[in-house]
Amino acid sequence: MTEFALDPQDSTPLYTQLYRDLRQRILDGTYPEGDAIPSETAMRDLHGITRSTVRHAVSLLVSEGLVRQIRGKGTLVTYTPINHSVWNFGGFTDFSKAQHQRPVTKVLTQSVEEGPRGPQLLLVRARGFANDDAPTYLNLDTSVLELSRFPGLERFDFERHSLYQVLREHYEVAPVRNELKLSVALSSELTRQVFGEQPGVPGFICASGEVYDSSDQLVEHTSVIYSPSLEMHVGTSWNGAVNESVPA
Amino acid sequence: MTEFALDPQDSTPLYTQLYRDLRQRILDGTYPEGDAIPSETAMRDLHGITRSTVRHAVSLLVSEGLVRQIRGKGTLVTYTPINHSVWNFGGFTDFSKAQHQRPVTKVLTQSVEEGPRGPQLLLVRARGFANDDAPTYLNLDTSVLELSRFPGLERFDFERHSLYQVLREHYEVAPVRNELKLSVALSSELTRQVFGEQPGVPGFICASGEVYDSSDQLVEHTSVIYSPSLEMHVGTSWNGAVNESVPA
DNA sequence: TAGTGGTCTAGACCACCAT
DNA sequence: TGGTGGTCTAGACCACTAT
Repeated sequence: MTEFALDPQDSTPLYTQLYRDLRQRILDGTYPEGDAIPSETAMRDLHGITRSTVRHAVSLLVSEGLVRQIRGKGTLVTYTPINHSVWNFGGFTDFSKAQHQRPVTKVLTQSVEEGPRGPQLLLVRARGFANDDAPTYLNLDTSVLELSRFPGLERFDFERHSLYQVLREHYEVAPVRNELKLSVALSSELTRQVFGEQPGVPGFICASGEVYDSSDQLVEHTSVIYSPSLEMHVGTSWNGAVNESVPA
Repeated sequence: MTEFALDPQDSTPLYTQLYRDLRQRILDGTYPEGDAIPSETAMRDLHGITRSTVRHAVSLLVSEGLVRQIRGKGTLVTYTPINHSVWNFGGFTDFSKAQHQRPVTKVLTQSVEEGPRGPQLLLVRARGFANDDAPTYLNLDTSVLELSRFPGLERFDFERHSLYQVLREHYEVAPVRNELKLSVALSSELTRQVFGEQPGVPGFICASGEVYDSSDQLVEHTSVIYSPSLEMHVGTSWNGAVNESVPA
């Protein structure tokens, strides 16, 4: 049924390995929306691990909103296509896969400028889905990175490789945390160019802020403007404990 | 040091009891920002429970962004004041507490209208912080609820009691899940009335959608418009496993 | 009744940080 | 070196769902 096996020798935690496998199968349609993924006991026996470890892996899927656990029934794939993981713009490729779309990146600006702490890479990308005719762009992503920290970064082709992929593979830096601020951006020449004319739209939702790695070192300043055609859903589920309101 | 004790007889899970206690102490300043909460082993010994249970409680705080765990150092309070829990509008009171502000609710509309499935309660509230002079309103919250499901709901005073508090205490309904859509709302008579004139602001961020209870029954339709003076931060932290981008 | 997820125990070993 | 959080095992009992 599956050729997949966990590797206890791998430094990657077992729950992460299992999580990645399950996530992959959900995104590629092996476990379609509405269906149950294998039960916790089944995965425990299949992989020879504890149910605690299985539950840890599944809990990551739950917190991502990819599955829902229902006692007595099972763990059901409840993929809500455009959810708050959109904020995690690093995951645009995964997002595209789940939409069964091919991601397209167009680099609008890739230049080196002098910043307060030395030269910086200014990278402006339009990201969207491929179509038969012209691509549909869904967001407009502006990044600023210190070249003193990432020497040579300005030479990569960011239409072929994602920024985070390059950072991970060539600079061994993985973004771990972001602090974004939401605002409303006005229409501009750039938004008209990327999203087209949007009559009746007073502005665009914009998330801007900083991204940090596991050592709390600044990775990039970023600003993402979202297309109005991207229906952004913010799904929140909280257990009985979380976010109950208490009388004032 | 603490008079607090977990009650194993309570049907509330132990990890939820501990979570609530820790959360309370963080919000009221017992554990100030930057300080560490007690270590996992300390809480294990103090309450006579397993470290697994302690970790379960702490993991809820982590997913809320209230604390950050650093190996070798401890679990530090890293309260980021205005984070994505703003979306969980049910938690406005908690949010106010963390800001060391007193929450104020002004009911703008409370009326019964005929809806597609019978009479509905239409509730429009401005919510904000109390000041010495006039309150500062931070959001504009419109709710629609079916009166056939919540008979008598139209008689409550929602300036004194929160909607979710009433639902929980009088109808035994607890919201568990929401599905919100983000959009940009235009300035209107209502926003001018509540937020005042906002020159240069093209629109307001608006989250609208539905809220469900644990049985997936619809609780309310809701729409929340956020004041531009509310700096909305969306903090995301993902472990090495979550949201890594894969080459396209 | 059999199977599912929900909670909890009582350990173990490890990597990392402070001293 | 001692304490912290990170991972994992091997169970147990429960509540709920399907049949």
